[in-house]
Parts: sequence; structure tokens; C-alpha cells
Amino acid sequence: MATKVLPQPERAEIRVESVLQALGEPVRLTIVRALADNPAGVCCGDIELPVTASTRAHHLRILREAGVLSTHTDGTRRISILRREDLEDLYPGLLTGILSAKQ
Amino acid sequence: MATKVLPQPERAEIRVESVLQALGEPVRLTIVRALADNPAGVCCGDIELPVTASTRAHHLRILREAGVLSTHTDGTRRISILRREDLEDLYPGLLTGILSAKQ
DNA sequence: TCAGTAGTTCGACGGCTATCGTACTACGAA
DNA sequence: TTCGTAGTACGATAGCCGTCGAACTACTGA
Repeated sequence: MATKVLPQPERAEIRVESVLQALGEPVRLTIVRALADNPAGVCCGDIELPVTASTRAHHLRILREAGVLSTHTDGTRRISILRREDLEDLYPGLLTGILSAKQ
Repeated sequence: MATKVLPQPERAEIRVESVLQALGEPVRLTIVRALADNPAGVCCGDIELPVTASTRAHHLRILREAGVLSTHTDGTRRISILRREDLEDLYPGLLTGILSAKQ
């Protein structure tokens, strides 16, 4: 197994500007919605997106470095999980507000 | 008096991507925080910002067109008000979550 | 060991956007 | 009517960023 968590900011290091900037992009918002629907985590590549693999990796990096999601390895796969608890603690209501949008 | 409301999207026209993109900019977030502290509305020019008047006008336009704030004239002045009710209805919790951030 | 798969990194490129100065408009006061 | 003030509109510019292809890494299974 030997999973490894990719580098990400501590809860205290998360800045609201970075989070909002990360969320204010259609592709990344799609990713966040997909993660919200799968609390157990999602394999990055399984999310259907209108971009290439490299662009996908770029967006996942932005989201991870902003503190929106956490990624750990699982063999050759990377499993991403929404950092719900951290975000809810820092900005209570923000995530649910965004996800309640009727697209 | 004869105040006039500047063009802005209807509640149904507001898109979450535009709102998040508008909020994901430091200067604009400063504006939103200032408006949140003054429910009665704020004269645009009274908010201290590290940019020129034209840039300030640009940011206010972005926020207005995204549906974050409403602006009406008052003589030569423009009074801006946070569209709290609309945003709360569309994305319940989002605004309070953002504003609860410890900067 | 070797091939295949999942994903990242790098460099390049084009479009977006935050910024500014200048010119302009609108309103109020003298 | 004239001047001053508040703010917008426009054009230019520089930096950021979303996108891609190609090369690379890491792991699995045969």
C-alpha cells in the first residue's frame, strides 16, 4: 500500500483569496463538485473534463495548493478528497453555499 | 434626489463562477468586506484601496456585473450595497463563510 | 526485467485581466 | 454659467494563467 500524501497547506495556512481564486474557474469547480459527490475520494482521471491530462494535473495542483483538496497516492493512481472539515472550520457555510448552486 | 440603479444581473442571472471569480481578487475582497461592514451602503470612493480611481471603478464594475453588489447614484456619488439577500438565497452560507475568514 | 498505465513536469503560447493615465460625463455649488 | 468634484470609459501595457504536447517518473503486472 504505502500511500503518500502530496504536499498541501496546513489548515492555518489556507488563505481565503487562494480558495476563492481556485474555485472561480469552471473546470476546477467541476472537479470540486465531483469530489463533493464522492466523500470517499475520487481518482483524478475518473472525472470527466474537457481538457488534457496535463491541464487536469495543473488544476488539481492549484486546488491542492489552495487547500481545497487533499491528494494521496494509491499505486499509480492519485486519490483526491475534498477538505470539507478544514474548509468548514475556516469558512463555515462557504462550501455548502457553493455546492447548493443550481449549476 | 432622483437616484438611479446601475445595470446589474437579475437574481436568476447570477452565476456562481462569476461570483467566485469576482471574489477571488484581493482588492475586490476588500471592497466586499467594507460593504459587509456597512449594510446601509458605502460611497465607492470612501473605501481605502491601493489602486487608482479608474482601477477602483473597474473592480466595482466586475462586482456589480457578477451580481455581488448593487450601485445607485446619489448626486455625483455612487452608493454601493452588498446584495446579501440575493446571494444568501442563491448560495446560502457562502457570504458569511467568506466574511468569517480571519483575513 | 520489461512493457503498459497513471500522472506530473516543463516549456511555449495565446488570451485574459489588473493596472494606469487621460479624456470624458454628470452633478452641485458659487 | 462656470468651476470643482465624483466617477466612468477608453486605450495601452505588462503580467498572469489556462491550455497543450512532449518528455519524464512511478507503479503494476506479466
